[in-house]
Amino acid sequence: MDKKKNTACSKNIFLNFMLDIKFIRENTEKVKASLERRGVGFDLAALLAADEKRRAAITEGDGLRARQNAFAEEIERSPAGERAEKIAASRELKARLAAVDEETRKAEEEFFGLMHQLPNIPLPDVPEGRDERNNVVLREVGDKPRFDFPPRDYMEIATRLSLVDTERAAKVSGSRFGYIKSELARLEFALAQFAFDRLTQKGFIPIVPPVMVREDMMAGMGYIDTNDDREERYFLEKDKLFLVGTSEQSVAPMHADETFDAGDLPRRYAAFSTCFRREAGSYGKDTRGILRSHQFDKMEMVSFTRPEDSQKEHEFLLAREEELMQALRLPYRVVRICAGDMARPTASQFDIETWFPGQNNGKGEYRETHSTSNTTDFQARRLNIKYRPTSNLQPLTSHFVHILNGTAFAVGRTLIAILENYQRADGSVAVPEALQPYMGGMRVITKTRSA
RNA sequence: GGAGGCGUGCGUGAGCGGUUGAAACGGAUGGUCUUGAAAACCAUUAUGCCCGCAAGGGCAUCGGAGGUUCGAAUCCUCCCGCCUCCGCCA
Repeated sequence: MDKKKNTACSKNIFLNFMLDIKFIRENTEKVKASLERRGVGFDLAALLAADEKRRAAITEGDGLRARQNAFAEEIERSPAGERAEKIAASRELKARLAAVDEETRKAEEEFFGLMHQLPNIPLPDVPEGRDERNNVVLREVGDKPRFDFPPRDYMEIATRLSLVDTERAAKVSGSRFGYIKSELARLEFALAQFAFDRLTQKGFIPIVPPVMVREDMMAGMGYIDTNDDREERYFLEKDKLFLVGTSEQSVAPMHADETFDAGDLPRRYAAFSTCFRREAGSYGKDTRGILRSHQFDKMEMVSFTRPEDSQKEHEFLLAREEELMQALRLPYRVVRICAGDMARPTASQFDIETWFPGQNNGKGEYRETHSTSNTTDFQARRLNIKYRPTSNLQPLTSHFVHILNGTAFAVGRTLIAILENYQRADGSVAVPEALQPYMGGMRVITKTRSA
């Protein structure tokens, strides 16, 4: 296993940013354009001014420190009689240094504050647009099922087959929880096994990660930069731990403060974990059933790559998502997310929306089930994750890796999709062929027992 | 929850308050030698920031933050993390 240094509080986290300030200085126009593409109001001029103030203060402070150091050296070499004078001069210098350092601290505070608000730069091929209305449907894949009966909503199916119980979950845990039962519980693990099998074949390392993450890690990654971010997370006050909203939050920081050998890249993980979301601010939405719960399980892919490989890797992750969906014969469409609709760390994003024939009063609709993002070096900078080129000829300077993530299966929603797409007239549900081996050969879920 | 111990570079591991960015050994990389390899020998082996067209110069960093001092890896305070034993527990 990789050695992990005990540097969770490493100052690197606070010195690295989503974007490189040098890049911003040298490519101000580009950054400006990217902010416009995202529709983010941000005062670049203020940032550059703060940067200049900060650098001036650093330069001055470093100069004073240099003299201070020179004094110390001189004093050591001076005969005792000549020391007093120099010590006095050095003391004076120290007072000035304190003032300059305070100036630096203030300047950096302002500078850092602004830096942390900067989002990642959208890649060039990301479509323009402010919000989800400008997302682009790239393709629709798979045949939507045709029913010679009115398709039912998954809760109707699940209730009839005793597969989901939200009433008792409400009694025990409150709203937005559910018991997944009987064959549906088995189907969850079939799905997980199936995904592990397929992804392992493609070089992913299966992993079950911690679902609680330290505050400093979460902060370091920029997952709790804003109040909204914090609102969405569960936080255990007593232990200062966050529950992950997605396993990427605990898988990506696994390699914080580490340097990969280039030969180790790409490094791919398939992580199965429970995810926790407060769903603050979604009170009216999807209140029924388990489409949107506080707790669900998810198989997530996370990749670390060299910068030049990340776009290829992004397509690779999308291909895995589609492959899995096609294997289950679930109809879906691929959506390219526009610049204004992406999360702050994201430079490029595809979603998969799956066809749910029972939704929308039986007319069916697409709902988001997958999302894959290329965060380029945005998170890697904050997490201080680098790689070292293996070439002997090149100097061994290291660079930031690129980090990507993608949903293999959001288990809950995939189960729902199966219930709705595989439902039959008699109320039973067929088991997707690809999952049958993981269900002991079971082909149909019928009501076997009530609970 | 109780009791101890520990945190130095890629690793192991030295470090008296003053050429210690940091010994030594190991590892890695390059080279010499060799038909090839091994061995041996030589060399290289941090990161970030600031100034500079560059050459180069400077500053910082020995878990973190403060403090003492002309000067701190070395002294003081607080914090964090890790480990071991006991208790509890799937």
